[in-house]
This record gives sequence, C-alpha cells and structure tokens, in this order.
Amino acid sequence: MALFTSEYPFKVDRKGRISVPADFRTVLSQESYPGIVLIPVRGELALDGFGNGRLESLAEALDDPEIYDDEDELEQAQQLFAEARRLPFDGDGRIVLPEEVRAHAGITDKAIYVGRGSTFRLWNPDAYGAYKSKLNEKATAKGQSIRLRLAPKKKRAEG
Amino acid sequence: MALFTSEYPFKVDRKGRISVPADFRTVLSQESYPGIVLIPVRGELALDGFGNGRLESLAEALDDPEIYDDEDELEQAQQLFAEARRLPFDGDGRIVLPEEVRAHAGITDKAIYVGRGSTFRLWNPDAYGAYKSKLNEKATAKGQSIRLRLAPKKKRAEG
DNA sequence: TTGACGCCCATGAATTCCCATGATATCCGT
DNA sequence: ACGGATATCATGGGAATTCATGGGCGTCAA
Repeated sequence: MALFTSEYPFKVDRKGRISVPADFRTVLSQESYPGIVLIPVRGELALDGFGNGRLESLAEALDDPEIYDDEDELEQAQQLFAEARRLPFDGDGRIVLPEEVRAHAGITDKAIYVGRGSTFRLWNPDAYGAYKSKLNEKATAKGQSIRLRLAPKKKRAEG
Repeated sequence: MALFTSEYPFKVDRKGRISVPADFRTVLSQESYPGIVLIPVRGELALDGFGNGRLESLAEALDDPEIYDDEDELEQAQQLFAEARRLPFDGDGRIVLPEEVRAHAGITDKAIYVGRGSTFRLWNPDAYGAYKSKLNEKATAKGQSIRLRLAPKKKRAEG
C-alpha cells in the first residue's frame, strides 16, 4: 500500500511548478497514472493529496449504495471530485499547481508536503506551522502521549 | 512476529549514518520494505522504531472509520506520520539519520538501540542511562520485581 | 503578439553506492 | 579440543548518481 511520511518543504517557481518529493514519487510509481491528485481541504490552507488509485476507490465508493447512507454526505463527496485536480508529473517529477489551487492554500513561492499515512497534505508553510502548534497545545492539554492503534490483522490488503 | 531484544550501542559517523544491528536486520528481513521507521518519542530523547509492516497496519487503522472514534485523536495519530521517517538500508545495512531526528533525540556521534518486543527504541546513550536508573528507582521504591504477563492464547495472529 | 504549457537541458548540492579495513565471531578439519 | 581459515559485521572514505531547481525553446490558443 501507499505510505506517505515526513515533511518536505519545496519551492514553487515562477511558472507555478513544484517538485514532488522523490520518496512520494517512488511510492506512487506503481500507480497507473503518473501524477498526483489534489483536493482542497475545507477550513485549512492545505490540499489533500494521493495517487490516482485512491481516487478510483473513492469513486467506486460513491456508486456503492451501502457506503454513503446519508444523501447530503453523498452530495458533498461527489462535489469533491469537482474540486479535485489531477496533476501529471513532468519529465523531472514536478507538477504545475493551477492558480485556483495556489489560491486556496495561499501558496506563492513555497509549500510543504506532509505525510499522513495513505495520503499527504500540501500546505502553506506558515499555516502548517500554526496547525502544528495548535495540535501540540491540544496534546499537552490532554497531558497524554498519543497512543497509536493497530488495525486488526484479519485481511491484509495486498500492496 | 518481529521480536526486538537487547541493547546495541552504535556509532553515528560524520555523514549521519548508523548501522542497524544485524540481529534487527534479520528480524526485519521478511518485510517488504528494506529499512526501518523512526518516530520521535514525546518527552524522551528517543525514537520508536519498527518495520514497514507495522507502519502499514497503523495507516490502515487511520482509514478504518471504526478504529478512531474521536476526531482529535485521529488528527494526532495522522500527525505522527508527519513526524515519522522511513529510512532505507544502504548496501551495508546502515541508515542515515536525518538532522531533525538527531536533533530530537540529542544524538550526535553515538546512539543505542534498545529492544522492546515488537518495537525498539533508538536513544541518546546518556538519556537511556538516566531512563534506566529512573525505572530502577521506581521499582525498588515499590519493592517489587517485574511481573511479566502473557496474552491469552485464544486467537494468535500469525506474523 | 502574448501568454500558458509541455519538453528538454544545465547545474550545484546532497545523497547513495561501492569498496576498503580491521575486528570479531563462526566454521571446519585434524 | 585446538588452531587456522572463513565469514560476518561495524565503520570509514571516495566516487558516482540522484535530486531539486532554474532557464530556454517550440507549440498552440486566445
């Protein structure tokens, strides 16, 4: 399975291009589509990112009547496809961030990729810093360390 | 299943490289990804380590809507992937400790691997010494020896 | 013509690969 | 059981490659 970790700050050049971390590209190299998918995150100066395979799975879920029981939720989920952008790699492993994408996240000349497991996020660097601080405060307020949970080992999806 | 035991002090060279104990590598040799995963331990000059398989299980748990019921907890767990580092072995079974990793644990030219069962920790050697002393004090204060417990043998997941 | 976009190349820096070395541990034959 | 040969392992350094980044040029459309 695809696994995204770590934080990678990158530059956006004057053409709106940005490199995708080599590690992420390696993870995505098994995908049929050479590129990434970006979807705006509501309420944050960030975008969710992943490979084409996950986008396909999300689309399949829309067609499955058992997954979205709430009609409004289904509608919202469908709308995410309208806001999604499929961005192909150029020959050097870069993508071009469309204007509306940069506008949503307030990205001008810098951005940071942040791994979150099976997906990643692309952030405005300052906004990410603020987000991290907020999370830290919450964590220390609760005064407990984060306890990671393991998925049950039943059926393991094959990579 | 993967089993990490013992304590292994190692050197960090000027390139930031450190060998992974041969014993650990043997344990990890069945993994799909040749390398280890390190995640900072909050409040200690140490990092938690394990193989890629465990990271996949952790990531799967994030995607499973039934596992993390609390939204804040989910967010904290996702953030751990941002702090996680996937470090591949070089041809000689070494990894490169990134600057942030060394900074978190206060590691410069020495570090010590400490087995903890299904995971291990990578410590600043002095901090590990202090940690051990603290544990000993606690134990003698309570005047009790360590009692190991066994999991019920019902369903044993195969490694 | 003016951009926007895709494709190609250049470059410096960081990273990875490859080989060397000495020490330790393991194997093997007598 | 002993000793020598062999293999494994931790560690160091230099060379080769990868990577992020910037720029140029041709094409196509407005």
